[in-house]
Amino acid sequence: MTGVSEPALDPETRLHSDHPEALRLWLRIFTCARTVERSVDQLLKREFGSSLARFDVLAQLERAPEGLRMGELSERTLSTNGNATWLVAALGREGLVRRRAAPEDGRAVLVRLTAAGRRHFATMAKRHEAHIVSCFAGLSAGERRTVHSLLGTVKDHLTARRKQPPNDHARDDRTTA
Amino acid sequence: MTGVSEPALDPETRLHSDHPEALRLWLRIFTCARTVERSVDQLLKREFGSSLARFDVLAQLERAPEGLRMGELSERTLSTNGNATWLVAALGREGLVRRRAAPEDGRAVLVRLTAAGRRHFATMAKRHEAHIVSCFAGLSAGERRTVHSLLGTVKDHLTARRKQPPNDHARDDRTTA
DNA sequence: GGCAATTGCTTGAATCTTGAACTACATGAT
DNA sequence: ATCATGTAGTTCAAGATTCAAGCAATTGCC
Repeated sequence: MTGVSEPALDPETRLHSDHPEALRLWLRIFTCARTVERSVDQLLKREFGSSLARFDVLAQLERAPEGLRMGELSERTLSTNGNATWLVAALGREGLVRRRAAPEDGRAVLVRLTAAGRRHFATMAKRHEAHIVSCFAGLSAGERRTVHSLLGTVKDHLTARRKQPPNDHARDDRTTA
Repeated sequence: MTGVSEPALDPETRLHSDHPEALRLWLRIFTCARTVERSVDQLLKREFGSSLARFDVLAQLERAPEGLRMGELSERTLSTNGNATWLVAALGREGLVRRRAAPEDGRAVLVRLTAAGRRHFATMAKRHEAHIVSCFAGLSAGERRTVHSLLGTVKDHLTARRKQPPNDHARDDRTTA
């Protein structure tokens, strides 16, 4: 007997549908993100001989006029230390970025945009923005805010999770171990 | 007291915030996607000596018991032809996947999971699912459905866009050209 | 049939990314 | 002061990814 409740609220159904739902959501986020990423990357390559990774570094530096340490930079670009070194070296060779020792810590390095870097970024950013706008033109402004806000919750959850990785699925998934 | 209307609804603000809004949304999607991607990739590397890219290939093949052509495969994994060749070669060396000529087209190659591949995938998939569930545990089931559905719209828009790339920003951005 | 254009895939070079080992500086306890 | 420990970045090798060029089978057209 299932009673008067709606199918979706049936406890058994919930247990079964709860998990695949998260999977489906992830798959969709993944698809959208990768599609846009690739189109942006191709755009930046085609029109500026650059790339999404480079653009991302420049964007982070643009927002930090005082410069960023390498560690901060790699954290904000969500990449590794080694990769940040590599990218900054490349951008440095192209004159878009300058490195100097941090005043208060001999180990640290401060990276800043050069004037040329700022100019180059501004050009790319304009094109980039137009592209992004067209990618998300399928949603209304309100819908965009909704997704933005809900993914904000996800982001916070992920950030909290990283600080203290709660063993992933420790409590109710012993059958896997 | 500013009255009943919210600041965000002011017309001038709207005009200005319309574009940056898409940018902010993109930035957030990008952040969430990359964070989850990296954590999944590390998980699969750490526990199975595999990677997200390999997992993705196996997942697509699992869904296609008849096998997939290389082209189909690279399309579904959102990667390039060359990369698909590379990945399938690696998975083939590990015995998880088998290649054979397509019956009706001598140029095409059909890729399928081997029994070992299916087993290996099942193990990883279990772990993977638990991980994903925990990543998105910050949202309620309803919220997950909302995001899933809205991003469905985005996905459709992107798919339509690809078929006939509408020049991106042709109408109102001549100043850039 | 035969030949040009197309299609499906592979190859190779260049680029990018990662993870782990390493250097150099900083800090704190003794 | 000295040493153990920790922290900021770099380096290097291996892996992954892209793009363009190439090859072989197929299709369409005459």
